Amino acid sequence: MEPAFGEVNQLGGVFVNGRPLPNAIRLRIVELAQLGIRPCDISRQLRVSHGCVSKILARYNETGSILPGAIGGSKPRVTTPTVVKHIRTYKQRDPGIFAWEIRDRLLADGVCDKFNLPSVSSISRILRNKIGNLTQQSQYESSKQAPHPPPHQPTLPYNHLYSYPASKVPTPPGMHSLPGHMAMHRIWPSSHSVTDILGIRSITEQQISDCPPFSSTKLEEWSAINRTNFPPSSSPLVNGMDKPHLEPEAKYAQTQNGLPTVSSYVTAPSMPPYHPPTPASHYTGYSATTSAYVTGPTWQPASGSALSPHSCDFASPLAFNSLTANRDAFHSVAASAL
DNA sequence: AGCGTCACGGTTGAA
DNA sequence: TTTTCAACCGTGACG
Repeated sequence: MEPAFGEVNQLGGVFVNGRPLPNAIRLRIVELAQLGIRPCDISRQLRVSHGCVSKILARYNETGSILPGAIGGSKPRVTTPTVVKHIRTYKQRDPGIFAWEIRDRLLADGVCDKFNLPSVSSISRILRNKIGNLTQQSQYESSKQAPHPPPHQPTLPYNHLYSYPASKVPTPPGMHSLPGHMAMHRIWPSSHSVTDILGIRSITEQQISDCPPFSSTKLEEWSAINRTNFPPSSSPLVNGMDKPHLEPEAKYAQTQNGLPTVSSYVTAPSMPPYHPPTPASHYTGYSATTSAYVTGPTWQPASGSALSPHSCDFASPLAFNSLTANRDAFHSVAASAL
């Protein structure tokens, strides 16, 4: 059920329950934090709950990403047909084998790594549900089974997009290793750092040259993070606002170097002052622009108008329509790459 | 006053 | 096509 309109929080900011804040707001939170503005002030200025500010900043510190997590979908499956086949083989060779022994063998044989190793309970379930009547079937199947996999079995690993090429994913300094499904599209180093995206590197580096938590070496990536693996298109498209009525939120204005800016969240003089909540109009603001999130023009960042050189035109549409097409393209590219 | 954390009600998308 | 489930979301409250 799509919300008819956004809701208004205690600070007067508009939000859509269950949906991430617009990436522009998220970016703005990090941006302001980098400028040394306290989270509580960021919260008040952007009218975002301090819990949310805290969460976004914490995530940024931890992962280097401002993007929301993958919403919806299912966890990557670990019980791929290949794994099941190996489990079946182990069970055939040793009918008395324990699930934990199978688990160890999957790891030892390189069928799985530590990231996609099924749990003992999963293995037990496979044994029970899929291989339970193995003894009755085995003779029949062994005589019937073709040397090639059945047609319905994919030749690629079932969940190839969720494979965990952890060893191939470079981890940037200060970054924790990420599961492959989170990190596989990261390219380090990237020019998509927050400061690059913001276009404020020179400013921030001058002002907060020694600010480890928000070091400009923290790298940002704008590729897909939803489980659908949105395409890492050449444009720094962001996801999380994939519903049509929210799409404009993800449509970052493009600077000449192709990087988005959000500076008008604070400095745009055209920002209307906050008015008492009128959900319909505010949601219109939420979905079309982010102006409803912004306090009136009276607020200025502590550092002055350091961000003002950057234009911000949220209404200017980025080619977000390419998302769907790119998604398909990406799937084929990803499939062919693996 | 500021911040971290968590329950809550909500959305989302793969299975 | 519909349902289920488990992920995520931001808010608001608490300590």
